[in-house]
Amino acid sequence: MGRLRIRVGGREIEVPSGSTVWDLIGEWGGGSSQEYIAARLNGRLVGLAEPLEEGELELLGWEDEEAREVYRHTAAHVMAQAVMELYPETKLAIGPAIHDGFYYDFDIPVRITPDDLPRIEERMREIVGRNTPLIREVWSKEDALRYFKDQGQDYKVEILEEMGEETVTVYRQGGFVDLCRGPHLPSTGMLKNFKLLSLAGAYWRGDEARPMLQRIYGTAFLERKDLEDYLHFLEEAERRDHRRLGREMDLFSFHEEAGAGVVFYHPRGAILRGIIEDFLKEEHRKRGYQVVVTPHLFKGELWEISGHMDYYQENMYTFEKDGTRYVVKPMNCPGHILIYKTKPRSYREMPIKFFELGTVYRYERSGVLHGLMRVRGFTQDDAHIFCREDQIEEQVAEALDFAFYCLRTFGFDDYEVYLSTKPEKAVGSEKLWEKATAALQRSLESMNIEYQWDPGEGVFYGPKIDVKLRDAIGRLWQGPTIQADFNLPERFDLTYAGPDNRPHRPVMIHRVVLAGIERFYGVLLEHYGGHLPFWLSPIQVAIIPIADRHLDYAREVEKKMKERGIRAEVDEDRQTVGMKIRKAQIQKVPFSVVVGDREVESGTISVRDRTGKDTRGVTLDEFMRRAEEWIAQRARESVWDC
RNA sequence: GCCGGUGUAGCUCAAUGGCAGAGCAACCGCCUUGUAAGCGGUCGGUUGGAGGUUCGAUUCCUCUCACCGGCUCCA
Repeated sequence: MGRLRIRVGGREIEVPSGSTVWDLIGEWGGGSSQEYIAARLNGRLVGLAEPLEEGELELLGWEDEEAREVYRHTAAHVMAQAVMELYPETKLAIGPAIHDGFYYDFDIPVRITPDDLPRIEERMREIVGRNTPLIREVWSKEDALRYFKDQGQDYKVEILEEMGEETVTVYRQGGFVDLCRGPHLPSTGMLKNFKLLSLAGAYWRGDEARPMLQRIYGTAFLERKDLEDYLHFLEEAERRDHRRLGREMDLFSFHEEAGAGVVFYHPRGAILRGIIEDFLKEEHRKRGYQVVVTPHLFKGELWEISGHMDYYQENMYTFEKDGTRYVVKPMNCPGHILIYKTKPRSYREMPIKFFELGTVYRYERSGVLHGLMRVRGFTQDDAHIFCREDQIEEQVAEALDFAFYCLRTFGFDDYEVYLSTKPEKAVGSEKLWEKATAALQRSLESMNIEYQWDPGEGVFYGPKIDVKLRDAIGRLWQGPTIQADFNLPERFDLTYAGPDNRPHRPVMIHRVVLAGIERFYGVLLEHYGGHLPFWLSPIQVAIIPIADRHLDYAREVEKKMKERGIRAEVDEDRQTVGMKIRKAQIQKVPFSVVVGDREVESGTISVRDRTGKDTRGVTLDEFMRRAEEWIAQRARESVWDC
């Protein structure tokens, strides 16, 4: 038997040929086999039980994303085996690892309920206890087809039929055999900490014309603590749920009588919304945008010209009156185009930037609605920049820069950027699309922004840049989008006079920053878990008199604060101080200001911030001075730290 | 829209075919209070809506509306 030379961890090791990765770990002694999940052998991801070949080996532990996927993929297989054992009639679809867990789609003749999950989990533990090896086997496609047909595994057969390869790999663990590219953990016993989380329906291949399968979601971790942390994260996300905060903080509501997907902002909720809107208008004006207002209802004709009737109809609310078709606007662009067209435009005035807090209505299928995050009626901070072709790059870059400024102001520092290309249903020639896409790409590159391609995800009239923002607990949300559009200007025959005094075609840049105000509002609430920065808090100060005799003083403090633009409110309830503090705390009011005999006498206030820190004898002027500072600076933190 | 689940007082939840309940909130009163729940009392419901089965339905069935978790889609 020959020997293989393997470079690993900066050393070169010789092992007998036929050795597996596992064998090498024992020989190498550079760490215990417990730490490793998978390996990369000459760049290829392999399982630990796979045979070595000469070359470069990298051992992968939990910190490696692909290794985590291997681990969770094995968890999916173990779950599939458990389900097969419990429900032998089950047909298996697919079961991949996902971002922080795994799922498997099953066609089970009986209906699974959440009560069944513990039983399945129990069986999984049993399978783990058996410590069955997962054995990789290479089969000919024919053999595989015969086997899975024989087993009645229709979905596997369908997958096989679509595969081009002559040979396929299957993984065998005891009596359970699954078509799978792998790799996997060497044995079920290596799977340690897992939990089944939820149950959902999912179409086979995501196609609603195909059968609905039962999907089970779960997660798995190497370390118990990581699993616990993850479960805590889920609880944390639930605590931050904007729907719950909206109710507790008395910000907004939904009403069955009014219909799904439309939001009612309560007085306090409207204050926050107003602050966001004022901020946007002010910042847009600063940057040369002109604020416009357009109606909610246009005749169908306009949407014929824009192409919406052909490409966006399923999302539009339309109706007929006196024989005329009307559309409740799903987008603001046609309105801004009409304003553009009201007079001859010159190259000298380019770019022309119209901004509108435009409320639009889009039909969304009932099942997708979700609190403020996905609604049917929402307001966009929408702008259309009409410019010359040579200005696109600079205008897109400027818009991006503006967008990042706004996001940072609201407390978001982490982003992911995507460039989306032409979708299947689209207006305009290939050439225009290429031109527009290239312009967006140049802007990103000129700003040194890292981005990823998102093929086919553009809007019907143009490619787009999407910015996704990461919140305080690491989740990504849709944020700004910028679209370059050569198509609508053509459809509406937009022109401007060039230096040659001849008509030229402008380009339109569609762009939103916070995008849907409703969604952003929800994201903002979840990002801060309701503990909004001072400048955004609907009520900034709860003034709490200790006894009735302090009411006059409390009202005086309130009046002075209000005069300085601080949103303060006296809590006049005949309740204990503890109770009133508790109320303010639940409503996430940044400061509770307590006034009693001591304060009345010395003309001071007692200040309690949201962390619970209590400072007595603060002068009103000092407090207001700092409050004004937090507002002016749009500070993220406001703790009383002296 | 589809799959699964849920819908009982303002909120959180009991009651599973036999008189619809509790805590908190609200209201009234007492207490005049020092940093996350003071005490007592009162009010509150066509059990989301419509229809059906039944002597009798919150409970079982059908339809419908809304919500929750997904699929799909999207700002």
